[in-house]
Amino acid sequence: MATISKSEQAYRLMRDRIESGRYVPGYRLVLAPIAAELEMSVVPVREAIRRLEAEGLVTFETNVGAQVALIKETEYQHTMQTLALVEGSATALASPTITADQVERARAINELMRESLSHFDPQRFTELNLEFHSVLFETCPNPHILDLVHRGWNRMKVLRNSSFSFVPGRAQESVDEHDRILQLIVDHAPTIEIEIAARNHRLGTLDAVLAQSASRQGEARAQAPAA
Amino acid sequence: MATISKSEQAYRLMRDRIESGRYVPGYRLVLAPIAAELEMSVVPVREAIRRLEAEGLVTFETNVGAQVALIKETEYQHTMQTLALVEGSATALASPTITADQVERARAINELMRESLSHFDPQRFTELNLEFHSVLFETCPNPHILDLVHRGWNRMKVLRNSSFSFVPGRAQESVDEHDRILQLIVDHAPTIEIEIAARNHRLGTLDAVLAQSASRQGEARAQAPAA
DNA sequence: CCTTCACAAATCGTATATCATTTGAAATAC
DNA sequence: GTATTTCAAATGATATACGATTTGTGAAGG
Repeated sequence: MATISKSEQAYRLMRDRIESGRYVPGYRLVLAPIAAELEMSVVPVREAIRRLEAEGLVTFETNVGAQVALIKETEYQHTMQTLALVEGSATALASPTITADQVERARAINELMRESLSHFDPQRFTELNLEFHSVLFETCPNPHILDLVHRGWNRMKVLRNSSFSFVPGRAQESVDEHDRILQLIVDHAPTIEIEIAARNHRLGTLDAVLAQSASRQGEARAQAPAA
Repeated sequence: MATISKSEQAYRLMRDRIESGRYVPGYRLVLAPIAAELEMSVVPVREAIRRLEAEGLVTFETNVGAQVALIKETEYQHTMQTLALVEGSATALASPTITADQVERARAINELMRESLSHFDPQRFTELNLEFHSVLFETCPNPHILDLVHRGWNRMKVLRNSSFSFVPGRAQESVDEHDRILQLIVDHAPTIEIEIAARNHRLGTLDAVLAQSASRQGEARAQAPAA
């Protein structure tokens, strides 16, 4: 009887709301109302908040409380940079284990992405993008690095809601780069080459976003780089 | 009046004991006795345990409890690999900001390490090693990556107690490699070169430990790679 | 009008108490 | 003798209660 503990329920609820943007950065997580809404005492809620804190989704101050982590202008950049690092490594470490089957799946996903370029849906494109890369990094034999990749992607979910604006021109490039990365894997290129290609792929997206953000400078100066 | 919360006290106590090896891997962290020892209720202890869980120091099972995380044979390898990745990147990202002063400090520390090679004290050598690298990566402008480096070093503290055996021959090499990394920084070499040098430096230590471990195979087969 | 102090409301921090679950051991059946 | 069931002890999970800290507000003083 796989009962979900209350602390777990509270954790999921708050995490979902943060990731969906319903709890915006700066929103104060007050124990009592949340506990009341979930019909539980404050104790499990408190525990859940500490978990969110450990993951960096919320900040916490003794005797004051928790709030959804604020996003500094540089947050998007740092997160993407970190994701580029760990995802590049994960992709490279996984590459020797990638089977023809997996390559085929990745190709299929990338074709869907290519097709979707005409009737463009950023949301859907991003989903497929994660799927594509997941095929390439999920078999990474180092669980620590793999975990860091997952955390990075989760953090991106939050940032996208508050700061990420899609750069249309980048999508086409992105799909093409996917093909190149796949080719390197098929060719059993040196792992360092695969790592750098996967890394630069993501850094390329970062650069595109930063460039777009720079060109928009002055217009509605929000706290996020590409608001 | 900077009061330390009880939850924080409990956290520090348990973390210190895990890192010092007093709580060995597999040790069960039972709430009541720990709370009694610290003269507090179980609530703060519980919270502290969840923090340790989030950091990977303890594992947790609902309705069963927590125990100090078990160390699989591959744990040392994966942790070092991850540390090589993030420390290499942090060192490279920090390198443009390194001043002549910092280079001088690093050189001084490395000289102490070189001197200590004669009357060899592994404990002291490891401390100096952290100091040396800290000078090189602490100014990394990406706080996420820097945080990962700190976590990696902390994790190493635990692993060293249970699994790390010093490889004497490696120390000399290590000190020499430090000089080479410093030279690359002084020369303003391409950051990718610095990154790879710093990464390979750590991977070199990993290889040395694994090699020693392999040569000892069969002798007291412990759960750790270099027990 | 500004500053400072005192007080009250909001909220967090922790203790105590109770309920729920797991686990192992004893008893029973086969 | 082994397998199954039952039950009790250990322990975790959560609720409730209360004390502690912070923070805002308004009054008093300058």
